[in-house]
Amino acid sequence: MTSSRATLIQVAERAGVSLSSTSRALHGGGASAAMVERVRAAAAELGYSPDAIGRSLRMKKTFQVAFAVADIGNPVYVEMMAAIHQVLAPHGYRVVVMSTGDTTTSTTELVRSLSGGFVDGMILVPLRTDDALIQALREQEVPVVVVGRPLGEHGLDSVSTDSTDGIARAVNHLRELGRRRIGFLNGPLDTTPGQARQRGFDAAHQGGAVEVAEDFTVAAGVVAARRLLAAGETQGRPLDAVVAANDLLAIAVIRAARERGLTVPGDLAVTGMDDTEFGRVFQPSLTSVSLGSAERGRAAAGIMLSLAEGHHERTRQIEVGPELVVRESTDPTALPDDIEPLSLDSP
Amino acid sequence: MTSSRATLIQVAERAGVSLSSTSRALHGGGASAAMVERVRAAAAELGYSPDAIGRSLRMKKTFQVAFAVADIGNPVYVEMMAAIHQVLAPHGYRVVVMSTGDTTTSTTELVRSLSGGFVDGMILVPLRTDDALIQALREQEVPVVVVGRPLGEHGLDSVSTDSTDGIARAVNHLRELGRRRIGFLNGPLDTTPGQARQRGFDAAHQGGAVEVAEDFTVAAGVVAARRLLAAGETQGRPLDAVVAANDLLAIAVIRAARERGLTVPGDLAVTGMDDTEFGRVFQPSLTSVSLGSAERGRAAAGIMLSLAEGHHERTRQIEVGPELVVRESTDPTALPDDIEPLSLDSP
DNA sequence: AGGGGTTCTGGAAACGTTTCCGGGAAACCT
DNA sequence: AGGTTTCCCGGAAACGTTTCCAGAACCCCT
Repeated sequence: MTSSRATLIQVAERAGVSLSSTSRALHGGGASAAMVERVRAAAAELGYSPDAIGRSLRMKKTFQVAFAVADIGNPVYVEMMAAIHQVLAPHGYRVVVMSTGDTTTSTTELVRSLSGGFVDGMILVPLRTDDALIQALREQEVPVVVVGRPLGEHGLDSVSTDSTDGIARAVNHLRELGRRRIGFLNGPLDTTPGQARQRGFDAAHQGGAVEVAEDFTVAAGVVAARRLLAAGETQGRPLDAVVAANDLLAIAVIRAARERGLTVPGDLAVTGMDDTEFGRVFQPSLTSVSLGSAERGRAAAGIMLSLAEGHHERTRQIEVGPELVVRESTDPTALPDDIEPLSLDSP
Repeated sequence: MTSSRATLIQVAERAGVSLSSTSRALHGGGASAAMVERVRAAAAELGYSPDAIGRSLRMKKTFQVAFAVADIGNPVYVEMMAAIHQVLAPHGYRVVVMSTGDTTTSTTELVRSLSGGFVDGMILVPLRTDDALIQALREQEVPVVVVGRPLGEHGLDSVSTDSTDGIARAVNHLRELGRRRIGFLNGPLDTTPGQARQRGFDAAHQGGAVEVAEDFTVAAGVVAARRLLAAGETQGRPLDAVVAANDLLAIAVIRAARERGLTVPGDLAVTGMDDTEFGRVFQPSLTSVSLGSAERGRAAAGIMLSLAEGHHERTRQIEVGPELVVRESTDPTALPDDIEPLSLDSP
């Protein structure tokens, strides 16, 4: 009975009709009502369900899309993945998660592995890009949408955001609040986001105090934040605001501020970036520049979808604008009302 | 050149040998050194990479494992998925993420869809279970590992944890600290975790004040936490500790406590559950009962792996013990030193 | 009534791979 | 030197599906 799955051939035999007619009857091609009825009945009796592999082999289509990222645990990527899944699933596509690894060579390797044909396309978020990677992407025959840097000039579909501009928005927001001695806590400068954000701060607030954390983490951030705050103070010009390159770094700044007895946002206003769940839940809730992770995910998925359906148009390059979300860490009157429902935890 | 991917047949032609020899030469079967050399060269020239679909069809093996969960955005599940991926990827398995939906019927439907054969097995985290679901799981021919309730009695492989005992540990910890008026903030009682945790508190601390939040979220938690704290106070016996069913609810309690001017952990000690990144990063960092999400993920992946390799032994039922992690929210001397490196965010 | 068109059906090929099987050559042993 | 084992290779089948092609039946119209 449930010994081994029923195949289409068995359904055909059971219904007493040919294999081709059976396929048509089930798949909707030209078939008489009587035929459809017979085949349906036979299929139901045998508990038939079509084999995805057989179908894929014939149709050259897997109905799978890869989502590749350096670290699947990162909240920003998680949000993106959820959005991608939400777009793709209703269209019958499955999402395969993959890891790019840390280096550009391992990423390149991953891209090359797409030739295996286990997937109809891939949404890639590379930490860094180099020529070899771009080259590999170009000569790939399975479509890839790159999230990160705009790569239209290389003929690649891409979805990006302008974090440089995002930092500028944070600075302007603090200026409007009357803050003048604004510091900047950045992450490593050899990363794409680190570089972009540094440019943003340099352009928006020349001569401000700057510190660089060894990593985009709270732990590394606290160390650097202490230096940043101390430096301003010893110069007799204590900072009254800090722009952090990241929500986690912003949290680090707040921790360091508390150590020094500073109130947030009273003595020190702090902004983060990425608008993560962390920031929303933290106390004080974080003013943060949203880079639209979910929206970028949706955009990438949308492109992927049309690519997977075979609509190879001109290369598409979408940019979603950053958006400032004001909360308690800069505005004491802000209400913590936008805490998202973060659903159940595991049984 | 890059027109269409080279097939094994083309490699065979190029090398001037038969198809079967080509396969053997590449896959390691009995083949002479000379043969291997010729085929390798031909394959390299043509840039051949084997087609995963063709291979799957023949070998009846997809090298894919599904991970199904109600909400992919949930940090607990994310941690689990990361662990699963980490175990499976080195063995050549890909991870497909799927959504169970909210209801047990949609979950059952998902399980049935496994008959499609697009995956070698599935790791399932059902929100709730009912007879139909268990029935569907039993008559599935593709192996499923259930994370949640122990289901060994039904002949199903499962990985579980004892959150009832976990709550008891939190209560005992607070007792040891000298706290006596301990309240409990739970989530919805019609969920598996809600029920288990309620049992845990009832058993460990009879007669304690209890409130139920409408959801396992900070927003819902704050509302319920206010009631909980107010109730104790009006009775002239203000609480000196609260056990929360969740890290998010614990954060809610801390918020509510601050509103009332209470210090944490001075006036009120608070414990959470799940040991999430949120709790580690929050200030004060959260004492929390770890339910070993990562470890459960690893265990489930391990079982899955042996199942996928065909080792169908007796049904396996693993239980990972809860573990209390003490941090600032109950112990003011605890150092926030265990903040995990949470890596980069997106460019 | 016969020709042209439409509708439905069955046979067969194709997708790309692995593996069973048989044959031939070489090596080994007595 | 003859028989037996070992080793290596090519032919062919199989996995489960979709789709092309051709033929049969039927209807409609003149």
